[in-house]
Amino acid sequence: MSRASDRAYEAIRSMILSGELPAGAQLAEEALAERCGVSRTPVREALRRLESDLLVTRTDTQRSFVADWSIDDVADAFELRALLEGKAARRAAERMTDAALARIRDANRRLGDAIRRPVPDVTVFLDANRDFHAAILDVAGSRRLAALLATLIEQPVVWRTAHHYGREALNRSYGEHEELIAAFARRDGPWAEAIMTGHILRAYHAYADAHRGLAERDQREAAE
Amino acid sequence: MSRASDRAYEAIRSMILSGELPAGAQLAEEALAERCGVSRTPVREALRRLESDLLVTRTDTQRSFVADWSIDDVADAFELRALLEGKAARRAAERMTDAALARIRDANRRLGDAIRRPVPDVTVFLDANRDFHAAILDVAGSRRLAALLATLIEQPVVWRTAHHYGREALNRSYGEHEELIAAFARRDGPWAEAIMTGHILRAYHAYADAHRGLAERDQREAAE
DNA sequence: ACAAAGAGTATTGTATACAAATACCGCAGG
DNA sequence: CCTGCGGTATTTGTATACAATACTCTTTGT
Repeated sequence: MSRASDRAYEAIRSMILSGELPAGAQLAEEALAERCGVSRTPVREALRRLESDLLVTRTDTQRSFVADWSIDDVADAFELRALLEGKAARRAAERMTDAALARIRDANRRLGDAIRRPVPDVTVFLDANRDFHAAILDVAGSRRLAALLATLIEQPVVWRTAHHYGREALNRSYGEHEELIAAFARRDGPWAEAIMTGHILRAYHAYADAHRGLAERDQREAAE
Repeated sequence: MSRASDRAYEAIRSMILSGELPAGAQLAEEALAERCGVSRTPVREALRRLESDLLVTRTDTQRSFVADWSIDDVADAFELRALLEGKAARRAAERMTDAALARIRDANRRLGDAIRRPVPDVTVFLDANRDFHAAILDVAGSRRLAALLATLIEQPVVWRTAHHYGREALNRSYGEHEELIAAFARRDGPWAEAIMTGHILRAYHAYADAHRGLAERDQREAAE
């Protein structure tokens, strides 16, 4: 990660995910280059990568802007993610090894530890959650499937609302992961697929609820 | 398409699809720049795009090579394409408009004309086929789904074997398209999905058969 | 007042030079 | 014959200059 273009990619990406660069903001190469402490060349490369991640859009005249993820876009992304992660879970169950299963169990153990603390540690939760899903994707053994899902997993809005999930939603995630592990242990592809699909779609509704809640709060605050 | 990086992209891509640059060949930026008549900067950009298309792979030390699509890779791509195009067909059926249906019908009419000639015109066939699927993707109305499928449709090996499909395979494609049109006309999502999934998977086996045939011929020729 | 035109500014595209990293090749030693 | 080690040649990464393009705001004509 020491190459300048990687630094630029990470820097710009985190500025977008954190909301420091709000949706619709123009991304001028020169300005970004200065903020990242590199020249325009690596910034250009980073912008192209972010564009293929759909975090950045370009006008027909090649100007770049922070992509605007409407609630419909998010729903769309979740729908596709449910489809593809379901497929990944099925393939993973059919190809599961004991070593991979251990890795998946370990990720969910860490996830469980994070949410059982007096105050749930959302950062650790997100981290363990990512590992859990990454391990499954590895076992699924399809470079292409992994590449497709990569563009769907990191969503700016989702990232920012994750911290507002209730404890119940976190617990349910843990439980569904445990059920997935059971399906993997039995090498039951269809079962794993069904649970994973439901898991993603439930996560979508958890997000939509949290998002609605935040929007209402914003409105109340704006009214004062 | 007049920008140098677009020219480079098209040029390199067609060199790969045509087999002029065989699988495994190294893609040195300097050499490509000379062949395309542009400088290294647009070539670099083109290579990154081709990499995200999975037509080019990079080693851990950043050298680029023409991707080597094994038969398993192709099977993998078709499997995902069947899943995603099935989804697209379902969405398209649910959102179908009369104008879009007319466009889809027109594409298949052109496709039918191409294969009914004394000698089937494979170029026109492929063109009309692309339009047919593109029209469906448009109606499906998901930018993300379109972006995901874009990386799966153009496959070097498939392109090269398309000319060896038998007339029967071409006719069957036409027939399946007609059945899809019937499903669209009735706005029947599940029906459209089922036909599309089957259509893609059958196309895969048509490819696999043609490919096997070519491989055997190559072996015979090598033995002489 | 409004639209079109145009100058000036901002932004992106391309070429090129140089720096850094990596691969290749030959040679010495086991 | 294989293995490890330098040194050289290739190849990629980055910065920068300049060209081309798009945007903005003012001016001018109707």
